[in-house]
Amino acid sequence: MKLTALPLNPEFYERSTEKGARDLLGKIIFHKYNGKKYLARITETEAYLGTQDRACHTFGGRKTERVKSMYLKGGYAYIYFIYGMYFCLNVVTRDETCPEAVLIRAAEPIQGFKDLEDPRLLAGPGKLCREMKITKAEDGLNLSSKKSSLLILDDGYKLKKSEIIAKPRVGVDYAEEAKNWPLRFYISGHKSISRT
DNA sequence: CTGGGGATCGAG
DNA sequence: TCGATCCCCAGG
Repeated sequence: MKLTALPLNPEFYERSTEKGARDLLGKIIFHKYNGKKYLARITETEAYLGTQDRACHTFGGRKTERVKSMYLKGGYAYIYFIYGMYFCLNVVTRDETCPEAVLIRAAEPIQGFKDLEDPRLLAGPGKLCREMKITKAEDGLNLSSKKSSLLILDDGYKLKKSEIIAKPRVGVDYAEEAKNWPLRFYISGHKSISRT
């Protein structure tokens, strides 16, 4: 990690969700909680394409209390509770009229964790939130504002296009035609990738 | 009001 | 393959 790591501009998020999902690989999640700082580099993401995507929480234009953060503009956090025990972190993309988002599925520990050498510590969206202390309390935060306790940073880390793999998303077998769309992206061969 | 299901995880 | 664990929401 370079010395300088800055929040991504709002423009980064206000565009194609698939491109956003690809370009978030290598970026850094920062969470300040209880005076401690947790940092991790994103290694796996999934794009969720809004009203036309059966796997997406806003499919068909659903606009319930749970998903209201997805109707914010790009660059805000959408966090939901699942299976009675886990939270999942998403980055909202595009604008208020297109409720799309990128699910952060895995990351590599950088700072603040009990075992920095364990590449499996953040290998999965539920584990990532559990270990980084991310809960519903962070839902709706602006990930571009230096005032937020939860941020996504760019330290200049670059990936080659050939290092990025695209595959169908995990856990969306119910999504009919959308279940095989190649919207899961991850860094080829990385030790922190969630299991398939 | 109700009940079925879920963008998960880890044990067996 | 299965259980833990509980919020969410569509349907009645």
